[in-house]
Amino acid sequence: MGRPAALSRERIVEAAAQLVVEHGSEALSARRLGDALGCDPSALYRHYSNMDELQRAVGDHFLASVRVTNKRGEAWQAAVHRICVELRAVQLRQPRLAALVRAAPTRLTNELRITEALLRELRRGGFAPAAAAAAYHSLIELTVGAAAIDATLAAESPADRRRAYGDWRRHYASLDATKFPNAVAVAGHLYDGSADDRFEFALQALMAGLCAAVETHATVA
Amino acid sequence: MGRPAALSRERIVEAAAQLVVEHGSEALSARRLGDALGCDPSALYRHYSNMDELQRAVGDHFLASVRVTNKRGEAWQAAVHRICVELRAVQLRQPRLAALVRAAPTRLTNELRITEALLRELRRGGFAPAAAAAAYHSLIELTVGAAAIDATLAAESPADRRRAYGDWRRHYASLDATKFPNAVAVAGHLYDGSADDRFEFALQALMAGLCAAVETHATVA
DNA sequence: GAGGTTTGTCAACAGTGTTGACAAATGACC
DNA sequence: GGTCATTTGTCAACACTGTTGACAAACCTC
Repeated sequence: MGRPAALSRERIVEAAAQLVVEHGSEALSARRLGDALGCDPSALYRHYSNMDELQRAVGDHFLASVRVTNKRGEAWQAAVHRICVELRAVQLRQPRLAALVRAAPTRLTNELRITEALLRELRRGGFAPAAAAAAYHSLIELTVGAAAIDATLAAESPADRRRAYGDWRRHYASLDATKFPNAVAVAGHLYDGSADDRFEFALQALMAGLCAAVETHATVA
Repeated sequence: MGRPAALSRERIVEAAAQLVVEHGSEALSARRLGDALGCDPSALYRHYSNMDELQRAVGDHFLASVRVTNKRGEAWQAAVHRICVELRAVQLRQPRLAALVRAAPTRLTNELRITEALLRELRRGGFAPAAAAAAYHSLIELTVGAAAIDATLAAESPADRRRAYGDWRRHYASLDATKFPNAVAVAGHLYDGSADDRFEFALQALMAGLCAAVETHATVA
């Protein structure tokens, strides 16, 4: 009953995702999305109660590209590592939408898929429920958080990125060595290599710490 | 020479900080800040090239409350832990400004103080320059990232926060157990306790992993 | 065909950052 | 003291943003 719907949540979220892919996430506004769909901006409010909800749906839409099924024979650590790396990669691609996904768990389908997969691998690795939950939160904080930090520069070209890192390194090196001796001494290694490398290093360190915690706990208890 | 300046970067940033403390960071707009300072909004652009730059200055202003000098006899791990905890606490208090500080190193005075202090403690802990830089990046990614995740809820009252965590926990518990067996099984432990606890757990795990890495490297090399 | 319901359209409101032309107020120079 | 250049704040405007309430079109049910 009622006037037939030209729009739908699916059509809207797909058009929004395409708009974001083509023109960046800052181009996602009610008016531009209305133009893309050939409808009035206010029509969107018939399907989403506000732009925030719409954007969270778009964010979850992008999470679909994270592969959560573990390959045959893949060690649980490798699976966790891979999921975190892919999750971060997705968020780097759409930083503004990632901000919404990160603000609160959307509890939409793709996010649930990832949560389930991470918990599955952790429990496969011998984590008890409480330990698995704690480890999950730690991994998410590092992964989503690192993405938040690296997102701004990730949007720029590799050349620009390297230049920015170089600028920062040189800036630290040029500081007053009497006031900032350690920053000056270490400057050559700050922002060295890629953000991906830095994240994977941190992820490995965190995983090692998490495993150590669960092992000592297991032997004690 | 020229017309005497009624405004200055200091006056502006202080008024902005006060405005943020009293009415939240979303209240920081050119017009409201102009009202608070008794000047036209556009006058701000004589001192900051745009609102982004102004907001980054305000963000750095808040970083001043992080104490970076280590107490007498404080172990380096304890100092690192404390600095990270305080840094996160500051960012939780002003989430929108934290987003700007995190987007790129502001390289303003307070941020430099924190960077210097963290590197100092790490090197005191036996980290070689390259290892100290890597550890520094890991710690920042976790700390600033965790703040980004927890910021939204941190703004609400403790009661609302607990209620939100409870809602999420119950939502995970109510999922289809055939599709999400692990999420359902672990649901009771998800978002359990405070965000502070979860961060400190992750921080300790990361620190343990970082120490282990530097120790094995030290014994090998 | 009449009524009810859903869905899209239109105009408007209250905000936002930002810019360019203008005026006020100074120090420097003659 | 008068002129001039420079700095600094004011004003009006532009192009946006999300969002809402009144209205109309299009369908289903009776």
